[in-house]
Amino acid sequence: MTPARTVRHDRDHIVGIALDLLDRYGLPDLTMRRLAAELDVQASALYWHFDSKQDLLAAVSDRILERLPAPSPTADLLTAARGVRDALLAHRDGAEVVMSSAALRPGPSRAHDVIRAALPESLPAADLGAAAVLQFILGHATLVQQRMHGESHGAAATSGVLDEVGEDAAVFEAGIGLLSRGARPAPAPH
Amino acid sequence: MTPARTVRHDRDHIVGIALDLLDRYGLPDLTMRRLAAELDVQASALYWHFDSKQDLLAAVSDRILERLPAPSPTADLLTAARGVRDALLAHRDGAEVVMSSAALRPGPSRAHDVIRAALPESLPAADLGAAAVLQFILGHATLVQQRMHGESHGAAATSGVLDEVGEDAAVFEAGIGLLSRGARPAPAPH
DNA sequence: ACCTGAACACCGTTCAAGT
DNA sequence: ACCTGAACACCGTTCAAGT
Repeated sequence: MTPARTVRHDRDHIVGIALDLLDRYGLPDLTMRRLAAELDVQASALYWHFDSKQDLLAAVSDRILERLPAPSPTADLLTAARGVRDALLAHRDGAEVVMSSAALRPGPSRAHDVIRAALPESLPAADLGAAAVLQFILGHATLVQQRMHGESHGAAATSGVLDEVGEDAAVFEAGIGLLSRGARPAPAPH
Repeated sequence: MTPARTVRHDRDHIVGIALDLLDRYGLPDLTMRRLAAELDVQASALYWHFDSKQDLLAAVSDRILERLPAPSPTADLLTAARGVRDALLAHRDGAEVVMSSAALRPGPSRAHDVIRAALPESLPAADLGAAAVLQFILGHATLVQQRMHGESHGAAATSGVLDEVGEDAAVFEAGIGLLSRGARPAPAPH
């Protein structure tokens, strides 16, 4: 039986609270000082666990991406792409967090593999294609969440009668539709 | 002959200096206080010209997008897409600035029209398709510039021998390649 | 090993007051 | 019309010191 040493916080725990704060207040209000206050600790204490705020956000990004579906060669591209998008949209400002940390990470990520596995084997340079699909999803999700941000404090609703979320979904499906049509093997010339 | 009243600064002038600062120091260091110092003015003076930093950045975003090519129905998608991408990459952190301001702007933007005009007329729901292509370009350019940011202060170069810029360009061409193949009219069934 | 306290060098924004 | 000066309520980060 391990002695009940009061280890107050570890990285995993802090990342969880950070994700909570993110969902409740959004990225601009996820500050080291607020996070520390939520943990009943001084802001400087966080720097024992993380090198910097960037380091913390990278860990939050990894946590967000844990929701990713498993790579499956039987899934079609639309299904795989929705899985990645939904992981990003599951947390407030999730896309922006992942995007800003994705830069530091090098090459083949988990998300890349999910997309790549859903691309037809016949596709040449599938790695480039998968990277492109991923960039579309990240761009899309970031814009969607940025618009939410804007709506929440100020700006008028969009002109039309179309509800926002329906329009966003339609653009997403259109994009993945084009990409997967473009990735389809050319029909054998008669 | 108008009297030589010393109007020190107008919006256009300030936006120009802001863009200069952006190119020299990057978005995180484009602060109201630094911008004011560059103009030999107190930070509070900027709030006579702009409602907020967001307002200023929206104006900077518009200026960045002035480099956009004109919409042309004769241009192919790759050419049009490159034009948009190059406008974003022409200024440091340009994609991020445009992206964060794109949320507030409503529907049909200049960039949207450029892409839309390059899509085949036969394509159904071309507006959705154009929005999707735009989201790909924004996601791509943002990631490219974020990686530059990362490289400039710290992180190791990528694993391979491939130079970065070549790899980025290849992903871009692959993405636009898939999208334009997907947008091509289906061959008439024999 | 984990955290406090205090400090450093900053932020965006508001507002009365000046010219 | 355009700007100053001072203030308010914050930031991320460092570092000696505590336990």
